[in-house]
Amino acid sequence: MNPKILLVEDDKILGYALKTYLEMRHFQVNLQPNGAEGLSAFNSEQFDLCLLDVMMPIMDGFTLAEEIRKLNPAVPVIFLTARSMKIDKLQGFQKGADDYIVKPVDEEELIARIQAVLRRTNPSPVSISSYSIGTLSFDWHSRRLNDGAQTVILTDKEADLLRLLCERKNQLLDRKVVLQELWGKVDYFNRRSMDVHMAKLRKHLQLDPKVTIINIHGKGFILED
Amino acid sequence: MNPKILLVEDDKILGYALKTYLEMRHFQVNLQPNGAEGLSAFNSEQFDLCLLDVMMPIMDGFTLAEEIRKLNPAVPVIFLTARSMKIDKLQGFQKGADDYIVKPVDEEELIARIQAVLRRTNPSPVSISSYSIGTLSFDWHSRRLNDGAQTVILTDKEADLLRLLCERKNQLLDRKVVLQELWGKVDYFNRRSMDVHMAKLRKHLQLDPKVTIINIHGKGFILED
DNA sequence: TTACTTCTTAACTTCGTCTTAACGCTTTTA
DNA sequence: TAAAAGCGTTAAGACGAAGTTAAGAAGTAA
Repeated sequence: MNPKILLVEDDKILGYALKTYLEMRHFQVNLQPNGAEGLSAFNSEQFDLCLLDVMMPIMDGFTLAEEIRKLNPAVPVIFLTARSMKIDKLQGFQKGADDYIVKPVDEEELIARIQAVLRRTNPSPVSISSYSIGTLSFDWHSRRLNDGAQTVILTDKEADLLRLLCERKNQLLDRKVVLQELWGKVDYFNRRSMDVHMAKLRKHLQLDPKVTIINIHGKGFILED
Repeated sequence: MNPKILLVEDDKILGYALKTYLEMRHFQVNLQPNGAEGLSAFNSEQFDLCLLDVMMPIMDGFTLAEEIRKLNPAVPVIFLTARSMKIDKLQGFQKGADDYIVKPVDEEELIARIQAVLRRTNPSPVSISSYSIGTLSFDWHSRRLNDGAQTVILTDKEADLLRLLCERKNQLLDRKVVLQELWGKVDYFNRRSMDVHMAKLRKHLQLDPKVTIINIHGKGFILED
């Protein structure tokens, strides 16, 4: 499904132009003429991204962004600002903007920025499936763990587990997160099952002696390389 | 702990100026003069963010960014580009830039963009879990206390205790507050238990000789650095 | 069917953490 | 100054968490 964008822009001509352009580039766009209506639109639908003009009547972009953050801090926000607007620009970032675009809008740049923000926020479904761990490389799709010399083919669960670890390499991966993601439920048996898989993964990862999965007692695991 | 930035810039004057400015703003900066050395620096340390000049001898910024992504796709990249460079700019985004800055660099804007990118990539806006104590860094979430050289993994209670101390660094932390927060009850045994944990913490904190936990008789403790 | 793979369950072992106890030193109080 | 209370420290034990191996169970392919 194409990403859904909430566009709030009071300038009708620019607003319509942007909407048309974004739709041409396969985004779904909901255009609203001011902050108040933008907010109520945000209330009634799910969006993947908000594109907000800063200078607007009724409710300005920054205030709207604050309201949006209160409702759902996960949805990224990009501001549209006038070229001169330097101080406001900074305030905008302070209030949790993910990016901003200076008017007049360069359409290609806009697309690029939107895609960059979406890539970061939605670890996309097509997504990265190749990871490097020390000297090893791991491809989640083909479930191969590669040494340079030899290749080990992991099982489904092992691969899923390793992917989670890779996504938080050198950071704590919480046990509960794993159980919720891969088993859907946190109970004693799933926990034990996970430990078994972890043991198998450790064995596979011995291909590179520097790679280890360390345990944080009572919390989770860290994949270190 | 302050964010660690890998800065790769071949212009020595600009590079040094940026490094100085960023350090003034409490970032840790590793400055490298070209792509090759930038890559090897990236290999040997963990960074929170990379700031790469696009036009460089030996290895240009885009190529470097690609190599960096291969090693760790989670680390955000910001490019430094010349004003005119439009097509390259877009290529940069395609190759996974998180943002770019047009030269000549506006320092405040640079800081704002860095902070924006870091806020997005570092997942915990809710509760701060990273503290610095003297030369040490402590991450409550993963319970790691870091020296630069070595890392000690604390236990749950130790980590909780250290967090409380950090939150009131160089101020009195009342015994009763600790007991109420971490044990839920103030009695003789909990008090003794806390003292045991305190002793262990002191031992860990010997990593930096300047850091001490001093006792205020009958009142509580002060973490000094 | 048999052979094979993968995941779960079980059982046993090892390890880590927290509490409790003990002892000695320091500070406060009577 | 003596007694009491507060604190630093080490060690031992209990308990739960995690590592490990192997035996079922369930599914898949030949």
